[in-house]
Amino acid sequence: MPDKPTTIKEIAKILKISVSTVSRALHDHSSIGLTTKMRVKKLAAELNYEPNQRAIQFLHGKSFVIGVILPELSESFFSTAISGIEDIAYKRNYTVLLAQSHDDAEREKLLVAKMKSQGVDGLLVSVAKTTSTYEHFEVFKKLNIPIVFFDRIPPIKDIHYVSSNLKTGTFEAVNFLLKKGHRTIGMINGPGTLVATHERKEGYIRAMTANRLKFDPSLIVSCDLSEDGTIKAMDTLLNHKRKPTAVVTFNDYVALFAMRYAKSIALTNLDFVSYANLPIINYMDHTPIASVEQFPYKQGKKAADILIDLINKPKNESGSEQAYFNIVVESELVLSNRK
Amino acid sequence: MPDKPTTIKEIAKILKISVSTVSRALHDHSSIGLTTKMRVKKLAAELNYEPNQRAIQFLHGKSFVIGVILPELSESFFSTAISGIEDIAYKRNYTVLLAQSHDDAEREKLLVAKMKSQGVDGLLVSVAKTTSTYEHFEVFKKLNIPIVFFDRIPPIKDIHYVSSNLKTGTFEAVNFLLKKGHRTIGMINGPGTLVATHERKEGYIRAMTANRLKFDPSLIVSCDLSEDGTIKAMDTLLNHKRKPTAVVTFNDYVALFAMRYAKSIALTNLDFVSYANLPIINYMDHTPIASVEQFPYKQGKKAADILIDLINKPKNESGSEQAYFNIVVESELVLSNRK
DNA sequence: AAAAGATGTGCAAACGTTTGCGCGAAATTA
DNA sequence: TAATTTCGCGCAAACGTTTGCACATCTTTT
Repeated sequence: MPDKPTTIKEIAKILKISVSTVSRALHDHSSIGLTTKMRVKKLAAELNYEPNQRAIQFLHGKSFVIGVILPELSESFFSTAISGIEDIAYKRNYTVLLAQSHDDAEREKLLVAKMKSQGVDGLLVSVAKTTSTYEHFEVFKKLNIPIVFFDRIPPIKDIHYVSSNLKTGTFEAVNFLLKKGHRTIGMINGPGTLVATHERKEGYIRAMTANRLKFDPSLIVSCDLSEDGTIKAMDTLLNHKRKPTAVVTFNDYVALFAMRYAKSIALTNLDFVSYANLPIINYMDHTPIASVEQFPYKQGKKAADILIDLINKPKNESGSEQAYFNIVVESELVLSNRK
Repeated sequence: MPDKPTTIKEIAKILKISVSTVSRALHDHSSIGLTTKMRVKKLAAELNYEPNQRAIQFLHGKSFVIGVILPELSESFFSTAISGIEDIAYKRNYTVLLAQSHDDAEREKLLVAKMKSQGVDGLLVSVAKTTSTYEHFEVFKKLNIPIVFFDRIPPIKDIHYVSSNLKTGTFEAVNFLLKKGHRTIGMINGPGTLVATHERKEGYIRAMTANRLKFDPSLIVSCDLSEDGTIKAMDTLLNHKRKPTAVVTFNDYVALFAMRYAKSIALTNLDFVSYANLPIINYMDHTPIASVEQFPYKQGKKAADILIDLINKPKNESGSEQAYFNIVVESELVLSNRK
């Protein structure tokens, strides 16, 4: 018995009144008599009437759905972020249409098109690594559908975005190590192609200069983030004429590799600081003594909030130039909570 | 200039033909002349015409959207699963409407209602821990919208579900330890309220009896999964008159706590087997020598596939009883890949 | 030359809801 | 009592698309 859902029409027919009256009654419109309202509402409740959202969305071209395109849902950073996004969406009565690009530019393009045809009210995107052209996002602009970029920001003008700044966290991290008495601090950095690599480096330099110390570029070695690469980087650092007493690693994986390696060669007096991307690191035997936290949950919330604000913003306030949100969520040093 | 999207009407007007002709031309309907088709398609392309999905969905009451309600998006198991779900949805041209219940029965109820009003074609649910009534799912049944339950299955009849069976994996795990020469195997199990706890126990017992060994219930201790609880459980096991030489732990966190504790009391000759829920465990210093894998990605894919099959199934084949999919994805023992 | 078929196109209804406008009846005012 | 206002409700259009049906023109068959 595939019960077709009750419609406003049926209510009207049963009560022998017009559909418009029913509609207005259900919306407590002032021009409908009290008795009529009661009758309509009572019957609607009995028949389990629920407005057909598809019809409503179609009517005013609004869906209360935001699209979210992320590179990898299984990556901890993104899955934490989507949790924040969904929480805000839920709170503000929106729903989340989710898709992952798997860092494939082609798939991303298709997804953007799909999101558009699904009629999302706004789009939240963390762009794929392989994405190098950005016209597929332009379409949204033309249709006046807001996009907020998130974490991975395309290098184009006039966009809204939320991202984290690793400079401050790295600054704090190096500063923390200096305060702790370290004078020679190594850094295992990532490939030069990543923005994140440069931000780390800058934070490092700033901390040194802020403490009136000379910056030695050879104490920063880049690394392909593999285990072997990490070991090579560690060797470079350990053979440095000024052997570091502390190391800042690009991420938790690199930290793990490095710590394991240090242990394997019976090196114990080395402090590590890393970047928090693994929820588990605090549970482990050897943990970095501190972590630079990027707050993906918070970032996700922020991005979703901005997007929904944009959706509900009065259209094109005449005269005033479009203002772009460029929110930077500062990263922060968090000390390890292990005793 | 908020370019309103091109509609079929405008094309018709410009070409001075009727909307129906345009529609048919775009669909390559056989009754439309070749020249007309060409003209229509050419203009449509020029105007970047794209059919308004909302209108189409409204017309046929189909949305090509599946709803997914999970307890926690940031939990590794679920975020891996959603990745699989999305991959299948993408492949089969569906989109995923995502929400998390945070294990709150009330929020789950609201989400189910929201999914319904959003007009999803099907629903995929892993029920919240606190959910104890199940009427909110009945509505979908009445409307003939399929639901597939996933991992956390409600205790009701006549439902489709995909879940994993930990019996087989646990059997393999214990069997593996026995083959390795262990004769006294402890198990740190979870609270008795969880199905998963019983499945683990059963797998354990089966392995013992399959090897014609006596099962000693006191070698299975339950635990609240906290660090303190784990340590207590470990103490119980280590003080057992038959001190275990290997331990199966309820999950990776418990494994970590237990291994850390063992190490802290200088206990080294203990083998651990755990259940894979943390992607990182293989990178660590001390890892379990093997893990029972539940394949959340695969489970997600399977569940999505079944759901979409159900959506596209010819309605109510008359006479034949409704068949329910009860898919059990067997768990498997995976040896640690660390040398 | 008339009937039949094929071909190309348009009309209009349908999907469920909202909303501006108008109209009759009752209630108020002058 | 007549003029005006208020109240309660219905009509119909609109959103964009698909589709059954009918109609006209042209081509073929008898």
